[in-house]
Amino acid sequence: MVSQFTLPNDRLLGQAAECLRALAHPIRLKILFLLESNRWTVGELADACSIRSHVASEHLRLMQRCGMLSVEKEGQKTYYQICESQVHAILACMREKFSQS
Amino acid sequence: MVSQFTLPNDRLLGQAAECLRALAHPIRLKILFLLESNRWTVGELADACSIRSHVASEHLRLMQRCGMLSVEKEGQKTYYQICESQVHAILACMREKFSQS
DNA sequence: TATAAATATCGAAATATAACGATATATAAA
DNA sequence: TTTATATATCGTTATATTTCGATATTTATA
Repeated sequence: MVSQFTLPNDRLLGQAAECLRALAHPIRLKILFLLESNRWTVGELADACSIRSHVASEHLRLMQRCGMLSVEKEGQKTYYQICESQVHAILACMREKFSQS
Repeated sequence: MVSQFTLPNDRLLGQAAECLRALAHPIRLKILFLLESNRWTVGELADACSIRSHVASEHLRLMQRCGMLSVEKEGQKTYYQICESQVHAILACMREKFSQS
């Protein structure tokens, strides 16, 4: 059994930081909160966030590259959804931290 | 009771993103993993991370401003420690995500 | 009081990230 | 096959973050 307090090595620290950077943006966070319960298309997310769809597409691609989102293409539409339990956990954390403020 | 899936407003999304940015850096993550079990001084953290102490000091100040670290001054030494349960939760999340890779 | 040690702050330079318009691709419908 | 719709990509510009050396501040010790 590995101690609870083992220090991750530098490579893992870099990867972890990259994942957190992918979350650390107001629009990307909003997208993730929208995806919390359902898959959405790029255009639906863009509308909900009041941004143009190519901007949404770039944010989604960034998060997908980190492995937190998966894609399903259906005709012209592309559906994105959260595919990592840790993302849900972090969203719950943020909700908890900011629920009283 | 508020739905699990209420969308945080833009101000809260901005604050949440700011907090996550404060975590999203390899050195700051390393500092937090070191602080996971104990308080450390600026100099101890700088040594452990192989950075100069004024750089450590800036990273610590950034995290303190977000409310995740608290400070105790004792003589010349300044001890930092984690003062938010959500930080521990996110560190646990990162450990879980990267424990198999 | 002079000097050293620990930490903090500042402004400038280097680097990374975000946003934007233009354009490309892929699918569907006329 | 032309046109429209949805999404993705590219290169540039704008903005934010990080790092660095220099310097300031605070506390302890000679």
